[in-house]
Amino acid sequence: MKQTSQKISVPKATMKRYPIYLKALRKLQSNGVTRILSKELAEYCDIQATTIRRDFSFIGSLGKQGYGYDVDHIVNIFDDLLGTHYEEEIIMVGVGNLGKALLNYNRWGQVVGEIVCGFDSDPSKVGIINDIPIYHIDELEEKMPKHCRVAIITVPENVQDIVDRLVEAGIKGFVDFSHEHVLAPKGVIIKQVDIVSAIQELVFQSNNLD
Amino acid sequence: MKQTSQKISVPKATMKRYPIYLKALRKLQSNGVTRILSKELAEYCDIQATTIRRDFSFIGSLGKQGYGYDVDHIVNIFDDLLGTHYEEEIIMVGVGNLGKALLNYNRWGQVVGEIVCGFDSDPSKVGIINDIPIYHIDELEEKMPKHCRVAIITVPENVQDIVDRLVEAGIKGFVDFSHEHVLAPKGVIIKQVDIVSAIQELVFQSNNLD
DNA sequence: TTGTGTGAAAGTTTTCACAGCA
DNA sequence: TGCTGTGAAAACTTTCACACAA
Repeated sequence: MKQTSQKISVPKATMKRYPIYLKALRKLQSNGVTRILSKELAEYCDIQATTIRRDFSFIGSLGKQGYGYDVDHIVNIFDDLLGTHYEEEIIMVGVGNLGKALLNYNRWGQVVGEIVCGFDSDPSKVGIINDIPIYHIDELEEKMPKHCRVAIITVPENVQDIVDRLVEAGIKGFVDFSHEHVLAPKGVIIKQVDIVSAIQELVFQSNNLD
Repeated sequence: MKQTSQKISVPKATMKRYPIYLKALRKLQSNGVTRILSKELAEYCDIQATTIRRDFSFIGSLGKQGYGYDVDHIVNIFDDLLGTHYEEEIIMVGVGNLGKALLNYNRWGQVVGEIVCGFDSDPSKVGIINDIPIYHIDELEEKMPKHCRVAIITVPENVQDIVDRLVEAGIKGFVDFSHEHVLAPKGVIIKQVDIVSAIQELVFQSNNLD
């Protein structure tokens, strides 16, 4: 694992915003913006300027007083921080419609790393999709690169079994797209990207709005 | 819009946990569990018992002292609260692999409502998928049911244009699967379900762990 | 007796206010 | 002068500790 900077301590709430900043800054960069004030970025991201300044300050003194922030410079710093420069090798379990959709997303390289192979329990899925080899799930331990740390799970059911097996095989972080209830041991992180919960939250929020 | 209970004030942090509780409780229910203690649910969800009790207390006194919580009863209450009983009618914009994957997810009715129609800019997508009519995006204003409040966006680009147009048409809440930077006017909620950001957070977290 | 519901304490996050650098 | 970086205050969230209902 490449490790460019020493570990820094960042509040959880801040950590959730870093990807938002990187996303916004990349967009600005591609629009030719080379310099930005915390106030401008605040309006652009809908996050308070002072929150942005404090979030940035955990990494170091990135800005110039009376001037603002250099866009290229901080995009680079966030790229480092958020893994774009780590060339993370990711495996995918489940190659149905959702899995295929993610495999087709051909901008992985620019954002975080690449999907190196996929697994599915359906033998008819085995083969090559989008230049990425797909193996049968029975070959998981055998075909999975040994240093892989991150797995994307797109199967709808029995997610816990798959997580247990992958943890055993050395995976440390999961992105799970199911609406299942899953637990992982200490030191293993599961990010649930759960559309059903998102809609529930949405409906609840709008029903309880002013 | 059906509105069974009067509005209650719930902290944001709590609101994020309600879908987790409902998910867990449904699972327990389907396993035949009829009664549960905050302590047991705590272990099951990996959330402190006292946090759970306070979260529940915003809704009312759901439990019985010295006894615990009746699973059926609180599943019902959360169902009400989180929209399952609202029969939300949802539209989908973008019917590629990702859109199809979501349309195939045949458990919407149990969890939040149903997808009533889809739209795509590719004329070859127009037709019927999974019993759900798909129209050309040009027909959006015409074909979209007037009372729709929630839209799912699965297109990868130009999301801002689509959001603007849908807000104009009356949509109040979005679930957006893109990795784009998007803003919405006050009173409109956008939930970003963003796998790229999820992986970035994951990588950053594991690189900065212990 | 047992476990909920809740005041009060502790911890975290956001916001204010301004010193100090370019 | 104008904006960042940051102490200190305010707001929010979690956790503790225990009164009290069943």
